[in-house]
Amino acid sequence: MDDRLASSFPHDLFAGHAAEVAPRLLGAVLTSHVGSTVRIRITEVEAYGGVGEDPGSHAYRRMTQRNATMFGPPGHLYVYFTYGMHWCVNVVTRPQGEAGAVLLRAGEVIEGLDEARARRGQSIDRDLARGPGRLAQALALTGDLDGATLQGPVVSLALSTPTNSYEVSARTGVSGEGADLAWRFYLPTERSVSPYRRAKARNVKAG
DNA sequence: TGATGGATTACA
DNA sequence: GTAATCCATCAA
Repeated sequence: MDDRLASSFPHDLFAGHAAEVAPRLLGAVLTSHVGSTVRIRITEVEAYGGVGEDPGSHAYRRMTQRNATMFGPPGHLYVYFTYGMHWCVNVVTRPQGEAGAVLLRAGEVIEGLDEARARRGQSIDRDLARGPGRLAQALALTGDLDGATLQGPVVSLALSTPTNSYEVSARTGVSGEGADLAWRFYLPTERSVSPYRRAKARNVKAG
């Protein structure tokens, strides 16, 4: 389908540098109709940049099969598999040809609580979508949805009124160069925000 | 072709 | 603290 048909959807709301778009996603509501409906309010995100810009990003070196959707268009999902067991969900923010995405790290379940509990197994409600792997599991989002639009019948993302009351920190899980970029954004009063863990120190070349 | 380690989570 | 458990990416 022609992109101009899709232009009636506000994909452009998600366009821009990942570090600019990321805080605008705080408070946004993400809905998944995969199976039963589950809805979350996003409370924590991280920005990831493009080629040569952000050593912590999958796109740092070049476009590959895995990271291709990070290269645009914006307003779509980038979903990848990690640690042999977890899916992580991102919002693509850059125009076609450049790379950038915002990792959805945590949210508060506001609809479909029973379904989310069932998917997550035994878990206190605060932890249902607390952490990127848990968030993906609560919403039943997997690699099938890599590249899917965020304005579609299956998954949709609705922005809320922007807030200034967010906090910023270094990114969780990012080691080496790029670890000092303060590209993690979160709502400080929310219990669903994941605990910050410093990344495991990377091997330093012996001198 | 083989080695490496990861944008994590759960459990001891 | 550490096991679990795939697989994309990279060096050779």
